[in-house]
Amino acid sequence: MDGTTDQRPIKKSRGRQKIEIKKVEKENSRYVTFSKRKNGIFKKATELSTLCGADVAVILFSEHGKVFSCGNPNVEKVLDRYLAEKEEKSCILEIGSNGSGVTQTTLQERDYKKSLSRLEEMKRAFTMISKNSNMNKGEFWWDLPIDNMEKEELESYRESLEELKKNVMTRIEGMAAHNAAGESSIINQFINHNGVWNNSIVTYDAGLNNGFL
Amino acid sequence: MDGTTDQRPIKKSRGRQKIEIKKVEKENSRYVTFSKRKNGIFKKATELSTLCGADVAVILFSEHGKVFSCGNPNVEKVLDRYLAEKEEKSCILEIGSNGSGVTQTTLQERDYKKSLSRLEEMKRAFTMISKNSNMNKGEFWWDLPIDNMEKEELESYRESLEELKKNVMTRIEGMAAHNAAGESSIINQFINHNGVWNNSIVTYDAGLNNGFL
DNA sequence: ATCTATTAATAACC
DNA sequence: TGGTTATTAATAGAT
Repeated sequence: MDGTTDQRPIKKSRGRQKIEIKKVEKENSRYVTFSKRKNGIFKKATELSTLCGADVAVILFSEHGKVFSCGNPNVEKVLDRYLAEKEEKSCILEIGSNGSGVTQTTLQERDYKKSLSRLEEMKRAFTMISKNSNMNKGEFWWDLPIDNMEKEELESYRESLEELKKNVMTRIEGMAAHNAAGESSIINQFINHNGVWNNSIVTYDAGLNNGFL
Repeated sequence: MDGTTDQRPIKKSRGRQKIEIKKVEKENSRYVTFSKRKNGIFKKATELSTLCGADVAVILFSEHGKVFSCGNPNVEKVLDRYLAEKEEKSCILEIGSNGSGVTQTTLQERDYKKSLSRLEEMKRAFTMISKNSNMNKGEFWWDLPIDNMEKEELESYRESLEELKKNVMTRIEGMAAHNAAGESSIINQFINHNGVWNNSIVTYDAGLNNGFL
């Protein structure tokens, strides 16, 4: 009962707290979380590889687009292997789908996909550019200086622009007052418009990893 | 002291035991470990993605070559993005090889330049898309259907185009007849104009994740 | 697949 | 960033 000798139950920290799995609101905490968990995952991946003789690759893009990766034997190898499997599979599927035979489409398809993904990059780039060049909202990349373009290029560029503007105008005029919802980005529209194809290997969300490993 | 009511300190299991991180000897345990840890990693990856708004991809090959993957938004997208970055990097390195000195730039500048270089990807993408959607030669992406664009978007789009066209026109008029040699791509002009920067892909084993995420 | 007893990872603080 | 601590989360071993 000695008031002076305080048995301090004062905790230095609340320790780990249970959190909800949703986007961390505080920007700073989010960065910290990303950094720490990134390391956690990389460690886990490496361990899994050693423990089980598995090949692994982990690729992470921070919200700002910075890329981090980790792999065993290394990312490239695993990726190539994955890509090879995928191609092989779609090849087989295609042969199976219509009995006509030759599979020539796979390569094209891949290039096409690649293009689409580049569009995504582009979108990000545009956003980034708008942010970092002192452009006002509503202005876009096509407002960027064109000083070094060659004359011919400029010409065909202009023509294309003109054509596009015409299209846009027509479209606006003919457009009913109802604005459908949905994605709003130009690029997204294109992508959505062109649909998706499915090329499943085994995926996590599929949830069914039955059978042999 | 009733012998029948045994206060059993008998443990049902030894619980989790500390293990050494080396290949699990017993084949069966190895499979179990793989399976459990695979799920663990996928869960972690998904969580990281949600918590931090990061894009993730995890690819695993079991020792028997069975592939498992998990990604957000999905493996393909992340992979393509990764590949695009890689390609971009090697491209930059090439350009940079004849550079004379150190490129000391601010982070913002770097991001900006990075964005600009992505424009090159864009052009390739557009070309590719034109090929794959049934467009005629000489038509460009800006001739693409704009059916699903929202009205407001179309409006600001049109305005931007108009503005750009004006720029282009002015430029053409003021342009001397001499066409300097050099790269011809619109995008390349930008890039050459803006020089080089260094865009390293950060890797786990590299160990140095300094700087921004 | 399930069930603990443990270890490992990590959220909150510094 | 890097550390510390109190907790929660993951999981080794056994059923």
